[in-house]
Amino acid sequence: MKCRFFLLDVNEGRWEGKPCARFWGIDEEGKRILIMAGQITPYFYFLPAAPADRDSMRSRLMQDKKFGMVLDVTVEHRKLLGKDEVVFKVLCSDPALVSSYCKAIPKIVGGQGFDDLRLPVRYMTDCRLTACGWNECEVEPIEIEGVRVDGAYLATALPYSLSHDVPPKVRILAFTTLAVAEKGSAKPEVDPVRAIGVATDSGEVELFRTSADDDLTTLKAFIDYVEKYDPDIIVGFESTRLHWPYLIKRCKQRKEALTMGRDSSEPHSSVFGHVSIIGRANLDLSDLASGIFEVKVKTIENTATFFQLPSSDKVRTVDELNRYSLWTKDEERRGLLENTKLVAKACLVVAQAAIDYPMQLSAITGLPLDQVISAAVGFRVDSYFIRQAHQIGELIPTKNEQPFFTYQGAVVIEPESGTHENVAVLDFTSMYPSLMRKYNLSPDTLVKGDEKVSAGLVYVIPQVGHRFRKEPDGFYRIVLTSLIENREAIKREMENQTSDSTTYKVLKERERAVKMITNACYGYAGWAGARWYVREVAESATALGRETITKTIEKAKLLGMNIIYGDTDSIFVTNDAHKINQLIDWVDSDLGLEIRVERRYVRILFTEAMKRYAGLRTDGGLGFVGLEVVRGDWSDIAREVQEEVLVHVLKDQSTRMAIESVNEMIQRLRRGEVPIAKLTIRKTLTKPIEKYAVRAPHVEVARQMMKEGWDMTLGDKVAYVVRKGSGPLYKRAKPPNRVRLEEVDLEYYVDNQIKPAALRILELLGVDEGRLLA
DNA sequence: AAGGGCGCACTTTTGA
DNA sequence: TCAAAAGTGCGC
Repeated sequence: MKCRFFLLDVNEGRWEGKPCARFWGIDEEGKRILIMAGQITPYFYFLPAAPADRDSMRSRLMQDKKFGMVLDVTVEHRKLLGKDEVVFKVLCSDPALVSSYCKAIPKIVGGQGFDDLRLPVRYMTDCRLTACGWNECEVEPIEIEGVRVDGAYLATALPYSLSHDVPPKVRILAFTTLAVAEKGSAKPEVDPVRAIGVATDSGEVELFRTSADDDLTTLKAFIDYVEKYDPDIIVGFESTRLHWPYLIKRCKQRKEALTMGRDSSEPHSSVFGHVSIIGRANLDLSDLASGIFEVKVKTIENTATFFQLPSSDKVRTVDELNRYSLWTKDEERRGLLENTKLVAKACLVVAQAAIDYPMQLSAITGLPLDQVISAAVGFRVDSYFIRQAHQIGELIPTKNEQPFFTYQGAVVIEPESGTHENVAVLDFTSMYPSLMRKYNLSPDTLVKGDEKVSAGLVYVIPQVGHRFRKEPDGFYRIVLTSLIENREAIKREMENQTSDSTTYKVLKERERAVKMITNACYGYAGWAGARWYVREVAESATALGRETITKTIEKAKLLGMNIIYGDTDSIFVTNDAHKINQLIDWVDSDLGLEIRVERRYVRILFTEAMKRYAGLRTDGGLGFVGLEVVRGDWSDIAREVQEEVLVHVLKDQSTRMAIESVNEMIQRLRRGEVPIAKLTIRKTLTKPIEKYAVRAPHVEVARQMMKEGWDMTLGDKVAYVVRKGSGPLYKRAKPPNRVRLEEVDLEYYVDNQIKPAALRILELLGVDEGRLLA
């Protein structure tokens, strides 16, 4: 029989002693299914340094005791950077050894290993299966013990992909835990889980509470609930770092099996550091939030607010430092418990609002949903490249430690500071991808060293002098072309849909996903961790970019245009439709690229610095770029003052009102009317605390807190306020909730937060510090 | 463990 | 007192 299934998760397993892939999914009838596939024997490729014959290689490898798991060696034709090669396919009985053999054999025999893929990835690649998409397989039903699905099958042939199409209805469960300690962070070794909040997309919201410090029943209730609801997707906020580890340790303590998986297994940490639950997609929504730059402080309430979700105004992330004092008061304890439910609810609605995009990203890259969310951009591109390479018969390079070089980037044009009216912004569309495609920038077309190739056959890149063959199409060109054509096809498909249909929504997110991968290809080429790392490609892309924008500016000046500013692939000019059209035509005809009017400003204000400006758009909205108002490491009071100044300057065109608003804020601050929350400054710990060379305020605060038993780790945002006193800031910085307003050094906020932020703008209008309150 | 790139502004600490 | 270094977070 044939089984058509939506692929949710894939991992490794064994069937009758043989390694196999396990595909977890949902069939057309909505049944949750498992398919065991044992068709592919784990393998990798090996290209010997010198040509060798198969029989001698086969006997050599199979007789070597170190390689006891080698089953067979066969010969195949593959390509290495476009060049045909005869390679050995080394088949292994144990999938766990593919990676180590792939490295070890070339070391001993001489040569190079390729395609060190894990078995699930091997299947996804060889069969071109679509994660979060529909696939099909010839199967027969089987019985497997301990597996919680509606149907288990054995594949009798290789599975294959059908289409992306619209996902089926999935079951989502959101959860959060609450733990409290009298002193410091809650410790799973001693502090029980006080409550677990759960919300599901069927509308249920539950709170499992612990009484008398005995959380065993709470844990059991949660485990039961998950088993009964049988979610396809489990979400939480900071679940990877906080909630799962806590539950895992509590269960260990209480000797209770945290059987979350569809094979009754417990959560385990997997690639990209995420927590994996077999047969389901376990997602940490903070991974999603980390990709949304508008969300400055990554909390569930801020993320929910970003998605404009109703529950966002009630839910809050309770700071660990406050938790105990809330817990010990009856009234506030109720609030804390209520909030635990609200957090779960908010996680659920955020997941529902946001899930389409990661699903499509998963479908495009081939990474399972849980992995694609936690994987950094480079790994998403890596996955896409692997699939493309395999399709065209290319060998897949192994990841190895690469020496890494920096190179020159883009140009930024010094702005004409001050106010400008009626300004248009011209942007090149996908500048780097376009240039990479146009000049065939790729490792396989790169002419190495001083190899002689006649001038007509190569593109010579300005400034850096790298040469790339015009033909044949390089790997990067093939990949970029596939991405760009894919995107165009999606856009065409969208035209056939009404904009409120489910299909349209899915296509829109798919288009976003393709765009994201397209734009990441340049950065990927320059990333030392990439399988296809080629510094020359990235270096050439930026060199061509510099040439492109420079030439365009020269042409614009010839046309009599006034260049106000430019950065990388954009130029800001006076809005003169005729001249702009002339320039657009010239870019098309002479550079073979596309430039478009991306935005228009009624009024725009440039500081003397690059990358910092603000403007009133023709659509009535204000845009802030690079200024304090968009930076997460300034206090709210500084950001608010600057925003007010900008509103007065850009909208009301009143410098007087701007000055007054600043002075008013200074007075309010001095009168003690500004709450500490607005004086809080947050900075991220960007490295392990012991590696800091300097006593920065946030680092010192983190150190103090760690000493008192609070968990502080790399990536945490540390909040502090500055207290009165003398000496360096780092001695006066304290966590906000340890400080009373009377202790706060208000003058620090006047002199080092409000005034700099306000004067950054006001000074451009000829206002000096003397006009502000002393 | 840490998981595209480089260019730039700006604050605070450091060290002479 | 001053310049350099460290550190953060932005723009594209």
